[in-house]
Amino acid sequence: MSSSSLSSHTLGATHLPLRDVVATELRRLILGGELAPGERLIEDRLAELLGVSRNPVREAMRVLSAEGFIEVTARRGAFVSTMSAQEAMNLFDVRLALEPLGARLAALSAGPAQVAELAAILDRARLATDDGNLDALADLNTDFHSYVFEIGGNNYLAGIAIPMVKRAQWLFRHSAAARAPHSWTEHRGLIEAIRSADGEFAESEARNHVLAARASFLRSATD
Amino acid sequence: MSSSSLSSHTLGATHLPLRDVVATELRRLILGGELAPGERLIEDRLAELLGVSRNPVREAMRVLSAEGFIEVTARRGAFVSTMSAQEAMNLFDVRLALEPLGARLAALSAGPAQVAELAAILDRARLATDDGNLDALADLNTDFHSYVFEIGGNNYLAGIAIPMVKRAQWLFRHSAAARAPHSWTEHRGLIEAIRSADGEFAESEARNHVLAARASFLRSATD
DNA sequence: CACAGAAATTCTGCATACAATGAGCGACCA
DNA sequence: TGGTCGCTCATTGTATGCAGAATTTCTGTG
Repeated sequence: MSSSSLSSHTLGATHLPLRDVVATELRRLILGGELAPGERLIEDRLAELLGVSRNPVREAMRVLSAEGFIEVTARRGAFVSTMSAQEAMNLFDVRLALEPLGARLAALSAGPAQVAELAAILDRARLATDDGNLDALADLNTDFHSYVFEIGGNNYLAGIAIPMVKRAQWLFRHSAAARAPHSWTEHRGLIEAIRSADGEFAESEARNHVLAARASFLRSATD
Repeated sequence: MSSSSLSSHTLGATHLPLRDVVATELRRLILGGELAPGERLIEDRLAELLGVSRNPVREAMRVLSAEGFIEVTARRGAFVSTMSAQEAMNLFDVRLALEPLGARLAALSAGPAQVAELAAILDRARLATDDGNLDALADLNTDFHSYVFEIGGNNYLAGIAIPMVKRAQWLFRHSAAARAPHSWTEHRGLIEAIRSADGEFAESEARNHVLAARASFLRSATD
């Protein structure tokens, strides 16, 4: 076992089961819009598309369903989730509850390395903004928020919140991309709060950030 | 289609796929303690135990994993989740964020029928308390909190919060059952707040309820 | 007796096969 | 002509089989 510890911890750990690869790929296809909201997902087709059998696809679909990306009706198939304005507001309500908590926890436990990583994401976002690369920007936005939750150290929260952030990215991509530049100045404020280990401040920065995103969504939705 | 609306909504809807039956049963076994924390879950054994093939079991396991009831390591099997004191505190942090939100939403949208249902659960809980039936009491506690989230009408929140409530029930059963009677007087206050459609009040009642539960857990954990 | 290494066993991962349900379409009858 | 019945096909649900990884047990050696 001694000699295998290296190979099993590097190679073994990186060899993901197909179900996970499929789940990641399906998320990407949905977030990227290649699978449109409301679109029917047929197991055979997805399996063939990805070059796997139906079983990994089915298992991935259970996960995606639990995360809210798809909706499954017994014996009637699976569909990419749609998000009505009402459901978007529902999502914002949950974000308003969880993002301030995540920010506070991050502020209380972030070290210099974590703060630096957040700042690095911010820098990459500036580059993407200059390039007008909205897809990369959306991914970076997700990375930023996900990482805040990871820093916080509450794994249960992170498990819930990271899929939530991805759902929000989907919304961001479909309706509020125009807000991108403004959003990143708010991120800067959140990093400052986390750096200074000020839980209250981080909480209110996160709250204001989500409120601003919601307001932006409401404007774009009512236009 | 006119005549089928009745039959399809009753018969068809109640014919659950095996994966759902299995998932429900596994949750019950875990919550009831028949599958102990840390216990290895072997697909073959579960399949034989439940009289199904491995496939529905595997799909149910993906769901349970997403809900946090089990932990799966690639090619190394699945285990019933353990909950360290730290993880319990993590759970309480999330409950503190979500339960007040759920209570507020419930207060804003509950009708008389919903309030009556909550009161009915409370009555059943009194009977269970008198009988000293702790298992029934734990189930009723879960029903109560789940129903509050359902009343609120935010399906995304409910989808996250109801598994969370079940996780808390697990904790309740294993460490804080003694608190049961006290807990129900707090529920009464929450019902009042919901009945009077007072969102702020409901929020603070829910918050105090979770805080009291956490305090009780801390006492029992440090004893 | 401790321990390294190999064989055997157990279990998971994935694919394939079969059964059953549901959707779509055309024929037939009122 | 409109509607319903029955057939056909597409798709999901469930089971089984097999390959490979992980774990355990056995065996020989120091």
